[in-house]
Amino acid sequence: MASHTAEPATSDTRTTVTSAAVLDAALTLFAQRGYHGTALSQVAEALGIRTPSLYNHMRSKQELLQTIVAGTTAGVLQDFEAAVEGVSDPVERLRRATRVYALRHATHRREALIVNRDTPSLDEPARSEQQEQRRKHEHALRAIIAEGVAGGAMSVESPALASFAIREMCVSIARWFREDGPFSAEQVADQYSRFALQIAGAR
Amino acid sequence: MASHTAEPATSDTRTTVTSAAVLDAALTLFAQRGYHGTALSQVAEALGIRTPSLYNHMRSKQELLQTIVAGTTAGVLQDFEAAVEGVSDPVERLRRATRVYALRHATHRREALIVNRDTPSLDEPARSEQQEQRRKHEHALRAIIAEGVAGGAMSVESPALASFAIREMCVSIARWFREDGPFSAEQVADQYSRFALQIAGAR
DNA sequence: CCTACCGATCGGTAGG
DNA sequence: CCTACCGATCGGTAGG
Repeated sequence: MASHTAEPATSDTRTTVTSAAVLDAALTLFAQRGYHGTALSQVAEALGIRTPSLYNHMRSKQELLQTIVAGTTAGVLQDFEAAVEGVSDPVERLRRATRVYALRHATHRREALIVNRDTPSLDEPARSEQQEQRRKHEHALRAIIAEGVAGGAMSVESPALASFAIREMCVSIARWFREDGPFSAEQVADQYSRFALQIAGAR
Repeated sequence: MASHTAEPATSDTRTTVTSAAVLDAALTLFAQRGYHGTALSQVAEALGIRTPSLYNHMRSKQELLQTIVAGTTAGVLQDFEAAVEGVSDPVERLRRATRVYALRHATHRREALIVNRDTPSLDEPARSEQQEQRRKHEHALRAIIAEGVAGGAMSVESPALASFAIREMCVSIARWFREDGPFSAEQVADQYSRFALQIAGAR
C-alpha cells in the first residue's frame, strides 16, 4: 500500500509516478482541503512533477473524485454484506454491521472525509448513482433496527432516526481518529458498536 | 449586453440589498456548495445584482465566512451555558446540553453545515480561534460525562469517545433534517438527547 | 448600484 | 516527463 505522506517537492529524488501515486496524493489533499479547495498544481507538487504530467496517469480531476467515491461506497456495501451474512439475530446483525462500518471510518479516514464532503461535487450521473448506493446502506441498517423492534429485541421510537444517528456517529470517527492515539481502530469500533446497540435500545 | 440575469427567488423586484441579505444568500450557497465551491458571482446573481456591488455590503468573501462561523460557535456556547445553568445533576445537565445542541442543528442547518465543512478554510488567526472555541464546547460536554461516571450516574468506557459520538451525532442532524419532514425540530432534539443518555450509559 | 478592467490562477491541451 | 500556452473564471478595484 502506498504511503500516506506524499513526497515533498523539495526532495529531489527522481520520481517514478504511477496512477496509484496520483490517486494517493489526491486522497490526502482532497481530504485536507476539499475537492474545490485543491488545485491539481498542488497534487503535482506533492508528487514532484509538473501539472500537465498528471494527465499521463488520469483523465481529469473529476475522474479522480469519481474513482475515490465509487471505490469507497462499493467497499462499504461489501463490508456490510460480509459482516451480516449468515447472521439472523437482529442485535448481532446490528453489532456486526456497525462495528465494520466504524472500523472502516477509522482505517480509511481520507476516503470517508472525501465521500462525506465532496459527493455533491460529482458530475451527473455519478452523483445520483452514489447517493443511491449510500441510500442502500442506510436502508439496510434501518431494516435491521426495524426488525429488532418488531421482534421486541430493540426499542426505539423511530428506526429512521436511530439509523441516522448511528451512521453519522460512525462516520465522524474519520474526523478525530489518529493512528497514534490512545485507542486502536478495533477498540474504537467495539465501543461505537456498543453505542449503536444502546441507541437502538437493544436489551 | 443588456441585464437579463434571472430574477432571485427570494426577493421582489429591485429591492435594495442589505448586508443581512448578502449574508443570507452566502449562507444558502456556502451550505449547498461549500466555501470554495461558491463563486461571489453566484451570490450576486441570487440577489439580482452584479458581483462588484456586493462590496458595498461586505469586505471580502473570507469576511463572510468568518462572520458566519464566529456567530455560530458563539451561539453554541451561549446555548450550552444557558441550558445547564443552575442544574447540578449530571444526567439532567447532559440531557439539556445535548437537547439544545441537537435543536440548534435542526433549526440552523446552513450555519452548521458551513461550520463543519469550511472552518479549515478560515484564514489565520480566525481558524485557530474557532477551533479553540469548538474545543471549549467539546471539553464542557466531556466534563459532564466524566462527572456522571465518577458519581456512578453514568457508565462509559471513555468519556472522550462518548463525547465525540454524541456531539457528531447531533451535528449530523443538519444533513438530513427537513422542516416539512415527519418530525419537528423539538421531537428530533428530544429523541437525540435520549440517544445521548443511552450512549453515556445513564441509569 | 453599475461598467470596465485587473492580475492570478484554474483545469486542461499541443506538441515534443 | 517537460515547456509553452489556451480560454475561462476567480476575487477584487477604479471610478463613476
